[in-house]
Amino acid sequence: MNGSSEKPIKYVLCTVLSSCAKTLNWHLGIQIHAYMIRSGYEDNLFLSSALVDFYAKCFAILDARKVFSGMKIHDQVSWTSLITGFSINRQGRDAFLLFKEMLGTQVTPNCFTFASVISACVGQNGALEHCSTLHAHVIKRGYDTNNFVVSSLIDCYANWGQIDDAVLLFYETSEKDTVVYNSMISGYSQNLYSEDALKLFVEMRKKNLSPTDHTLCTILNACSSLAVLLQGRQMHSLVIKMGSERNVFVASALIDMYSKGGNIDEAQCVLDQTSKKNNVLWTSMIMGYAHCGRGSEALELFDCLLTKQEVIPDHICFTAVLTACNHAGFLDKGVEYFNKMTTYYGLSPDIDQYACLIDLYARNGNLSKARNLMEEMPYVPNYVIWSSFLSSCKIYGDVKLGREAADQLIKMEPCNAAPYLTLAHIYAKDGLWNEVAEVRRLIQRKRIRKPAGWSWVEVDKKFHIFAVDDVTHQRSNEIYAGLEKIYSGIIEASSYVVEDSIILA
DNA sequence: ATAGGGTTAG
Repeated sequence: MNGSSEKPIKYVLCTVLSSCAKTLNWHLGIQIHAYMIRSGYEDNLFLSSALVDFYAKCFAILDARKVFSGMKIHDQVSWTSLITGFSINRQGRDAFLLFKEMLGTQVTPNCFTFASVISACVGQNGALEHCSTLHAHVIKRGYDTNNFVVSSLIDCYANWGQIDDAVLLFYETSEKDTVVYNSMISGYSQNLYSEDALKLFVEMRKKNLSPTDHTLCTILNACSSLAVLLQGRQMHSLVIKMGSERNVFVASALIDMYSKGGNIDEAQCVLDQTSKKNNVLWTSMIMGYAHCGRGSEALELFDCLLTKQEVIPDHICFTAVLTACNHAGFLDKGVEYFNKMTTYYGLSPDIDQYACLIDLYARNGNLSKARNLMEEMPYVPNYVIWSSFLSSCKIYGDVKLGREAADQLIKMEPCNAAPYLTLAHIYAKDGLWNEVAEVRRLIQRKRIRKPAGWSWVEVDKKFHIFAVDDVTHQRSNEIYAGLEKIYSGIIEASSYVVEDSIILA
């Protein structure tokens, strides 16, 4: 191409590299890199920055860093591209360290940089502190009017459960656009303030801000957690109006909304109408059947898909299948699928599938088999596994294994009162009142705060602890009425109030 | 010419 009048100019290469980054076109991107080397464009700041962005977006963060290191000078774009790269590659810590390194140079971070480094704080252990520090920097530099920066701050606060900070920031922002609304709605939804999410969506519509597919997803999720079919259906009609049915994220959220709202048939309709079905949609559907107690149908669907070779099951698909077995109590089938996973599909089960299998054995009363599996599997049992195991111990009244499970959980989260309470429950059921008293002393000695909504009640000089929420506060008579049942150690649920109660004598 | 947020199954 050298000497030819059609030789691509630097500008074109730059734009093409940017497109390669956006569409993850690895093959073309590396050809351009090779061409850059041949044509002596390696030192071009624009092209090198675009190259850093390309490698970072294609998850080749090491290559991105290599290009960056080879650059003689760096500007805001190249720094930001690499920081973003670490952020999207889930190396938030590296992103933050790089940002600190940048602060030591002559190149000052701009709005783009802040938006990136703040996003890197999401999901990174202990990064909430960074978020507040960065927020201070943002205010000092006057970037708090930039909606991208604001929305990344809202995301970060919401991600760390600091919903009040997110809300404060949201209402302080004067020119809120769709991006900022999306972040706040999603923040509410993540923190289970689903009603607030819906209210904000209404406000957004009143302001004539157009929802995006992302907004639809988030609102549908909120409808799922609230199990509100009416609002969910309204959203569905909006989805149709906007022509967003083809978006897999939206379709999957719709399936989830209908199945959690108790209308599995409509979920099936959504799936039927989807032109391009993928693993995610099928898995959502299987999970939907699993959750509404139609385990057999979940398995039928799965088997049918396998026969038609419509789906190559992945780990999450097997989680759905095993969940179906779990909810329906199909122990043998569950074991069969679990084994098939390795033998037929060459997938080595990860901890989630082991968790399903362990739970399956335990719920069926085979506690020792479940316990052995926890020993044999190539993972260290996590909190979820121990706590589901503990609840099976509670159901079957196994004091020895229950104590072990509770000990493990207490070791993992010393301040969480739940395992103490369940353990006391198991002791009480077995009439081991000395042990019950021991647990109570432990809770007091360690000054563990009982969970919000739990209350001590003293009756006949014995202490009882109850799950009390706003509703049950007004129903204390019913609680007292339930006490008699509890005294006998048979904790039968006449209402969930009694179900969640234990005696601490 | 190059860089910025968020979404799917448990």
